[in-house]
Amino acid sequence: MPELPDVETYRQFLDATARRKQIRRVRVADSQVVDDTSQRGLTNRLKNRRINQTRRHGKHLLVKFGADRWLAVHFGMTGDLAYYKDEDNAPDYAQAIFDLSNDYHLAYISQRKLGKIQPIDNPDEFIEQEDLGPDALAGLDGAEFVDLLAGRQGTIKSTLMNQSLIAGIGNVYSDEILYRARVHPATTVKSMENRDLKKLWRRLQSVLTKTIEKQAQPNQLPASWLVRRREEGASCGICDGTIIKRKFSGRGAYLCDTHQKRK
DNA sequence: AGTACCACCTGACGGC
DNA sequence: TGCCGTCAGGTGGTAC
Repeated sequence: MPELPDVETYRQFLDATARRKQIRRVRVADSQVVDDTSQRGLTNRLKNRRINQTRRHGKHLLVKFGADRWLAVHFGMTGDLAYYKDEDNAPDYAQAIFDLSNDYHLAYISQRKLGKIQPIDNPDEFIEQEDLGPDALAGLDGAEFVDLLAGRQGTIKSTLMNQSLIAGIGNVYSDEILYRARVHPATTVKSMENRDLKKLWRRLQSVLTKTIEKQAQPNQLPASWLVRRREEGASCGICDGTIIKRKFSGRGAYLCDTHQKRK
């Protein structure tokens, strides 16, 4: 799940629930999801500090505790957050639990343990160290996007998913953007005209923005969207074509066999 | 610079 | 019912 719109939704959820609350202690169920420190290290670092601020860059959630302590949270393929009071309501796969001063708990969920939490000193330095490109939604404008892609070698789908180029787009939303822009995923970037890239940019913005508006719930998005019909053999929501599945750079891609022709 | 493939984990699903 | 292969919305390493 967790691509940019999902992580933005988690950020808003965290702001609406645990923000301003004080940390009492942190419990870590599986140390594998915590980098560079331990349960005790996290508790020492965060105890009695308030969750003061949240940021998002691409698929990373950055959380500020007290005046200057930050955690970088990444969700991998199966991450989520939960906020609850009663231990009976603790979610499955809660790998780290932040006990709060109001007797509630904020859980970091990671079923497949492919995500991680790590303490960082400074968000901007972290983004730099991780070699993340500008945030796909807030980090650049259309002209900068066109410049960024100019001269690129690869295919458009893998380019959109390249986090060091632009941060936040994953497999599902790259498919959605290309489907709505009528571009075949294996189209080479260099074969695209500037106006094609500008159009793609507008689609990219509208897909991400509308998905966030619906709190990244696919069933709330228009029925014509690919995310509502990611299934081989489904009817296309845009033309009279059929949805097919292909593999590009190792990832399963869904596309319409009719309005996304390879050029 | 790009791409393909594997690994990291766990669970769901289809076929037999 | 149970076993097995395959696949899943992310990322990092390695080899080409």
